[in-house]
Amino acid sequence: MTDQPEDPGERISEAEHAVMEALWEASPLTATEVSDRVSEARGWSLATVKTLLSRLVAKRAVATEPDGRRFLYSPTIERTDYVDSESRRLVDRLFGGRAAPLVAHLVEAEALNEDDIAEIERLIREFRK
Amino acid sequence: MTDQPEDPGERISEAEHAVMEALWEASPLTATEVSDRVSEARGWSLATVKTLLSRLVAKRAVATEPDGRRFLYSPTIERTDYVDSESRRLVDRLFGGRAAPLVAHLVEAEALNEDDIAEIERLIREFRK
DNA sequence: GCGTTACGACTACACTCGTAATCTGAATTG
DNA sequence: CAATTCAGATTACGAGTGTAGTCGTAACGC
Repeated sequence: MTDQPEDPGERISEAEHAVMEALWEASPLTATEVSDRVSEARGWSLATVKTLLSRLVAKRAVATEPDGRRFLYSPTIERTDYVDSESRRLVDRLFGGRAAPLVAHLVEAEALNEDDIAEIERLIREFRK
Repeated sequence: MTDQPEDPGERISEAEHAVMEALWEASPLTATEVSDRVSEARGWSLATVKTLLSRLVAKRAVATEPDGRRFLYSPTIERTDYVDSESRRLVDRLFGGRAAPLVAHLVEAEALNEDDIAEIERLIREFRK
């Protein structure tokens, strides 16, 4: 079959990820709108954001839809999937692929407070159901 | 005070990290020993490992100690600290700095199986004590 | 209609990374 | 002592990244 849909695409860099976050928060957006939303925090020029958008389009992580003389940009991948793959990478790299040691580490590093732990217990109970 | 000790140093790249793992497992090691331990899995030449070692020394993540005509290499940072900072980076970037959502994500993505969850509960109980 | 904008496309450029090869000097071997 | 060898230092080099600037063209304001 003539492919055309899907396409995992290469990895998304950190700067590109910031752009993705803007698009996951709201889309479609124009380049200027994306810029308005990310330049603020990152101190980027519009040109920089445009470059990042093109690279994301090249990586097929973002799709464009023409809107008159300009483009509307939308993510083609779900944030959940991205988060999942990034989390997995970390777990693979640092914890031998096992997620439990990561949680153990977070507990030991006191990255989790009482509320977090209570929340986790709740999630586990929920999951068990 | 004339500094000179410590120095967090720049970020460690992924290839460099593989070298760090070898040194965390055993140190001090010579360049050849490190190479023997990592080249296997990565398919790197000794030259590559030497380059990575120099870069790690430049970043002050690894220290050298002369041993005759050669050097013995040892990590200057603890694996725990590295794991901690990498985990934090992920949590900051993807979960707004809160670790609980990461665990929630792992549970939902079914990255955790029953054993993992049991283990986490054990850790939590342990932590509570 | 014509100058001014607004946009995407193309170009730029220094720096990091992955992956080595080569150079240089010292040590070891005959 | 000369030849070989081994180790670190230096150099290489293409791909990817961060961070823009410039070009060309189509639309919009007057």
